Amino acid sequence: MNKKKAVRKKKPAKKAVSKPIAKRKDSYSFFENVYEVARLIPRGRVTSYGAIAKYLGSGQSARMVGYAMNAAATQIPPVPAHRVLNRNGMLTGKHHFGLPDLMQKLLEKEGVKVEKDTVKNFDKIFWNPSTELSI
DNA sequence: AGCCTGACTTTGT
DNA sequence: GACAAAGCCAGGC
Repeated sequence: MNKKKAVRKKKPAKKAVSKPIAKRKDSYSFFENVYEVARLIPRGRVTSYGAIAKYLGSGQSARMVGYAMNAAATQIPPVPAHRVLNRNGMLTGKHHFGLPDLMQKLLEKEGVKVEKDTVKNFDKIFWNPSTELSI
C-alpha cells in the first residue's frame, strides 16, 4: 500500500562539501542534489527551477538546475524532469524530452492541466521544496 | 587554467 | 506590458 512514510528525507548535500570524504567519487554534486529534489516532487505537483535552486542554496543559479536536468534524463532512476518548469509554469524544457509533446503528456497524465505549453493553476499545484521539505 | 554554453531569474528601459 | 541585457554557477572542451 503506502510507500514511505513522512518522507522529508531532505538530503544533506551541498553544505559541508569541504570535508573530503576519502576517495568518494563525487560526494553529492550539485546535479545529484537537483535530481533528488526532483524525485521528491509529488505526483500531480510541479515546481520551478528557481525554487529548487533556492532550496539548494543557490537562489540565482536556476540555470544550473535546468542544466542539471539536461543530464537528468541519463540518470537512474530517471528524474521526473517534466515536473520542473520555469517560474511562469511554462514547459520550457519540453523540447528536451525527445518528443515535444512528451512532457505535456506526462503532466496531464498526472492530472496537471497544460495549455499552450503552460501549466494551469500553476500557483496551486506549485510544490515548494523549501516549504514542503523544510518544516 | 580559461572560455563558452545553458531546460532560468531579475531588473531596467 | 514587452523587449533587452546582466547575473548566476557548474560542466564540457
